[in-house]
Amino acid sequence: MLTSTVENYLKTILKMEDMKLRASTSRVARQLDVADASVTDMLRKLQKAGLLEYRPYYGASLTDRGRKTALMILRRHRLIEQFLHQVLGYGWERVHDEAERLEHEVSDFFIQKLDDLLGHPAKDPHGEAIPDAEGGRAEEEDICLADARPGGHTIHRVTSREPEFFAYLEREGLLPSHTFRLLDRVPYQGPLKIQLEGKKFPQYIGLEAARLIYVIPATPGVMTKKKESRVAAHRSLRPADPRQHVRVSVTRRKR
Amino acid sequence: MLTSTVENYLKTILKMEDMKLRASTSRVARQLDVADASVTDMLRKLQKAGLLEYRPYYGASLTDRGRKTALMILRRHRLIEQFLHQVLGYGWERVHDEAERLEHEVSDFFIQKLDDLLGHPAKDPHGEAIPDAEGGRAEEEDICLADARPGGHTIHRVTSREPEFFAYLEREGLLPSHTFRLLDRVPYQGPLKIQLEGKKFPQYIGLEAARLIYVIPATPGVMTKKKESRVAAHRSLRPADPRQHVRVSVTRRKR
DNA sequence: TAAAATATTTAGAGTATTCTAAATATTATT
DNA sequence: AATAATATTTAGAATACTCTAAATATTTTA
Repeated sequence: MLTSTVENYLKTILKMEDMKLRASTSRVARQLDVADASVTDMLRKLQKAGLLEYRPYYGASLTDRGRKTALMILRRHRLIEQFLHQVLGYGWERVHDEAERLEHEVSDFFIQKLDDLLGHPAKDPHGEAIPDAEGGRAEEEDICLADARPGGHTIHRVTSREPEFFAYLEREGLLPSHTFRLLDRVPYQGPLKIQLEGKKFPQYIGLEAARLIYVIPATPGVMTKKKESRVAAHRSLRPADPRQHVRVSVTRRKR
Repeated sequence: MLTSTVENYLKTILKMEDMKLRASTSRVARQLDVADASVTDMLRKLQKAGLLEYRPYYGASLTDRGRKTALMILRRHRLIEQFLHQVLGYGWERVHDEAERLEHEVSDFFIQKLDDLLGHPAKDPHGEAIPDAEGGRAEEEDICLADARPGGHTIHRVTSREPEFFAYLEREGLLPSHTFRLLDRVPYQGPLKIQLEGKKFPQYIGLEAARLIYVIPATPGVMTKKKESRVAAHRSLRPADPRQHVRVSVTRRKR
């Protein structure tokens, strides 16, 4: 069994590989908020354990075993987030920190039961895909709002974990599954002008915020079945809208 | 925030105080499966932290603060056990080990939400009382089966945490809320002869097993309201009987 | 391409917890 | 009350992780 420290290193490196960033000593150190020297030690140790390849002065890359392990931690994390949101009624801004601790302690049996209870969800409350029990992931086909072209879009995924950012998104109505029209991009790194479905007036979002939001562009006219169902799957992902919350009833059978 | 190691020391000492046993170095060491020397160090440390009083060559006793802390851990433990049993469908023999890890990681917010979800349960799956949020506990009015007198009894609580013992109890039908008649006590530490309600033939239980089972004697004729409700509260505590399991539905509202 | 800036590693040490083995205190036995 | 048995503490060391400061390597800049 791995310590939670080790699990956090693996998760961090997986995230960097997903973002196509080199998992260098300093980047890992910054992310985990530890000293560079600590990372050097740990990477060497994890290489010895066969979880990653480590090249001095370069950084780490996960072995297949390391990646599989990291994906299982990610699965635990996101299933727990979904549970906290759907069953315990956590706001989406609170799920991350709690899951961050629990993911290292729950058993495989627990995760299996949770997965059953939740009906094998595909996404967590932020819209992130939950890896399956074999570590398989549906590849994300969304694009970053910062790179989006004018036209209709549906909010799909939010990559920040900052509660303040969630609060901002809620105030602005920028929640997963919400639909809007990108009207204009102010040049020279200026803000984006968008028109949210159901709102009277257009609004502006800064580029920094847009970088943390991923959207699925509406394909006008031709909408394949696959895309349609993908969007539909996210209908259920409106965090923090009480009407969208899940009803859980714990009832005893009569005897 | 306390480490899980510290929490386990406190929990152990609370259990000993509940059983009116001196929390001596060696007894704590045996319970936690660590060396005596480790306990000496830790007790000194916990005294410095104001969680207990430590007298060399004698042992430890909890301060009010230490007891309150230990009770909160016990509350977390038992609420989690109840959740695992009632919501995730764990058998009662599996709940202990999982709760043992999770109790150190969940937040107060989590426990509050869990308590709401479960409807503020009074007991865990073994029949043990769950302390309230202030650390208050209804004192147990059950007696040890090993000391019981002939007559009618209802099984109330099982203090073992051994999966094999649970399996034995299930085979014998000796589950919380089950009712039986103690017919006879074989002298010289011999077994107890009991007649379970609904069974054709009487059966025998060894004294060692009986020491781990607590019962509420049927008070023939005069049964106060209080006692009645206490027994009724345990009607819901038949672990491992599938018909007794809880139905949980996670359903989305229509939009 | 040499100097400056930056990134990484090495060396040595700290914390929390644990251990074993030896020393000491307490309790039980004669 | 002296001895034996048992319980407890002290001393010194191990593990997993962390740190800071110094040394070294790599990259950037001029």
